[in-house]
Amino acid sequence: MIDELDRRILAILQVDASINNQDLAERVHASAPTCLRRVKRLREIGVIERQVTLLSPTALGPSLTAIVELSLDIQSAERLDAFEARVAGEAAVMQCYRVSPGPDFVLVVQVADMPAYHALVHRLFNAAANVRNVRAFFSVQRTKFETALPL
Amino acid sequence: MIDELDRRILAILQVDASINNQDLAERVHASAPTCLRRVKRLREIGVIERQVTLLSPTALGPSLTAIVELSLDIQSAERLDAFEARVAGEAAVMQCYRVSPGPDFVLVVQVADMPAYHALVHRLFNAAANVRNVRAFFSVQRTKFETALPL
DNA sequence: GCTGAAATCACACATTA
DNA sequence: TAATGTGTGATTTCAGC
Repeated sequence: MIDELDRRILAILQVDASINNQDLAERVHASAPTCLRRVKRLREIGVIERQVTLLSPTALGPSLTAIVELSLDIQSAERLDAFEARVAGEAAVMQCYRVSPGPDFVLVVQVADMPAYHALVHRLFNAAANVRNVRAFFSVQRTKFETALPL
Repeated sequence: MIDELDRRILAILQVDASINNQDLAERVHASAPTCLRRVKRLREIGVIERQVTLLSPTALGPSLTAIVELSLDIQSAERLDAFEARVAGEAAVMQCYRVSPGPDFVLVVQVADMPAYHALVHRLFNAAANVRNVRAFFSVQRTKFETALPL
C-alpha cells in the first residue's frame, strides 16, 4: 500500500509542505508526474490529512501555553464524549488527548495571558459539574514542536 | 505591525497551507499581488515559521501516543539544557515543554508499539542518570490536534 | 516517464491616497 | 512615501500519449 517512494515523499512533505512538485521529485529521485500522482493518491487515501502553516507563538504578542490534566467525576462514555465535545469547541485548546491511566484527559491550551487562562478554566471546568480534578503546568518554553510522524 | 488583513490571511493559512494565492486573495478581499506581498513579509519577519503536512497517525499502521512527565534530579540550567538536547534528538518525541510547577518537562511521544516505547524510555531516561521521576499516560485517542493559534 | 497546453505565480512598473 | 493595482514573462501543474 505504502512503498518506499511514498515514505520518502511523506518524510519531506511532513517537514516542508511548501516545496514544489519538481523539487520534491528531484529529492526522491522520481519524475515530476510520478511524484504528483503519488501525492495525489496519498491525499485521497487519507494518509495526508491536510497542510497547515505554523506560526511563531511569540511573534503575535505574548502568549501562555499550559498543559492541563483533568479527571471527570463519572467516566461513562457519554460523559467523556460530552466533555470532549465541549473542549473541541474551544479555540484555545490546541490539543486534547484521552488518556489512561491517570487523569482522563490531557489538554494543551494556548491563551494570551493569565486572565485568559483563568477565564477558560472557569468556562470549561467549573461550569461542567462533572470535572473532579484539574492539575495544570505552565510552559516556560516550548522546546520542540514536531508534527512529523516517524516513518 | 500586523494589521487586520494580515490576521485574516494568517487565519486561513493556519488551517490550509495548500490554498493558492489568488483564492486566498479573494477570500480576504484583496488583490493577488497584495496578498502575495503580505505573505512574503509575514514569512520574513518570522510570524510564519513553516508549512507542514499533517499525516493521519493511524494511516501508516498502529501507533501509540504517550504523554510523559518527568523531573530531573538537579534543575540547574545546564542539566535542563542538556536533557532538552537529548530529547530533541529523538524522532519519537513530538513535543517537549519545559514546565513549572510540577515536573520539569512534559513530552508528547509517538511510537509504533509498547516495545518501542519501552526502548525509548530506556534509552532516554534510564541512561540519563539525572532523571528522578517519570510518569506516563497513554493516549487512547487523539481527540483534537490544532496547530492554529487563536488570532 | 515524457511532452505540451493551460493555469498559476512572481515581479517590475505605474498609480493613488 | 508607502501601499495598492495592472500587466507581462517565467514556472508550474496536469492532462494525454
